[in-house]
Amino acid sequence: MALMPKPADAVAPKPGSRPSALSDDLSFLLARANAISLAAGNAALAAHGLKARSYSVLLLTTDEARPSQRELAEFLRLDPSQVVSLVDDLQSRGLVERRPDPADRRANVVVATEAGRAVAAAARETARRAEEQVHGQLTRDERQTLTELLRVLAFPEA
Amino acid sequence: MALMPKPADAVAPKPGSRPSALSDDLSFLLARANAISLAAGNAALAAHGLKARSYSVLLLTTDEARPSQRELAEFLRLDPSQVVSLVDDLQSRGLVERRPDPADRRANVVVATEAGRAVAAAARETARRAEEQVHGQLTRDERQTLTELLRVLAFPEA
DNA sequence: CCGAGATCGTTGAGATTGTCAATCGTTTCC
DNA sequence: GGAAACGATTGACAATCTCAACGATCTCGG
Repeated sequence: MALMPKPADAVAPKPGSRPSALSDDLSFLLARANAISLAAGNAALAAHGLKARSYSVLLLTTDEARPSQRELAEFLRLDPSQVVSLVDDLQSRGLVERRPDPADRRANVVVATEAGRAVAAAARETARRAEEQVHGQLTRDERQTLTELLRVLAFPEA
Repeated sequence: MALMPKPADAVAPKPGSRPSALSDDLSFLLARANAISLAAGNAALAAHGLKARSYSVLLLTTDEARPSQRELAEFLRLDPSQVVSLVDDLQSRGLVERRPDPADRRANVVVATEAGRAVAAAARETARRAEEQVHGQLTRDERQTLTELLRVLAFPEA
């Protein structure tokens, strides 16, 4: 039925071990690994009143680069309207400020306050520990390799 | 402020190149790569009236393993109630059947119909081509390495 | 200079998805 | 035999995604 069901058929499918249909599919593994990582991250960051999303925004606003909301949206692959909500929330908690971009009066530059920077630093530590838990099965070298390979997928050049 | 801002500070941060705060964070790269992959997959599968989710379910029901809904939920990391919706949808289109599990009358075994198997095969080809697009920057070896590393994260043993 | 078209942030609506509690029939296990 | 656990389902609610529209600004050709 399927034109080329599986080139490597000689490996013996090991019937009944695991639903093999997807378990070598890169997209699926990406989705499942991300789901696990995201759940762990959200659980850990809840201690700081953050989720993965708001943490990402907060962390980016501590960056030198002074991102605009549009840049945040693009980098995080979010709709601009979602960035509005995220920044609204962080701003209402005094962690972040909207500053008019002197070079473009349409744009807002989002920058972390002193309090925001403190929360970001603490959350960063928490996140680091949570990741250690999730990625602990990998050696340092493997993690490095994985990071580089994922960067290619996450930021395609061409 | 941050206790250990960055061990590797000698690499020169390249100011202004890219919002560097997250771009070496494994969880973030995972999320972004997945978002891209998912978007491409959904777009491609739309030609078959499927999304990544329903495609995954359909494909698993073509497997020898005859998964129950509970097993589908666990494998795909979904709430059991979401599996109900997904199977409802596929069943209403005649692609999938619910069969009582002879070994456990509480459970349903979900199995693809002949039509479902045909759609799955076609969709699989489409998905393969879409992935080629997304992962095309990687060599075959790199893809293999990435798959193995992701499998460790996606299916933690301990 | 000016005006058409594009861009940035914002609002709001509607669809999709995620999360959770409650229930029914069944199974497990003491 | 009966209590507790489990699989599927339903329903309600929150969170997220996706789009269209709009005002204020910028860009750029004429």
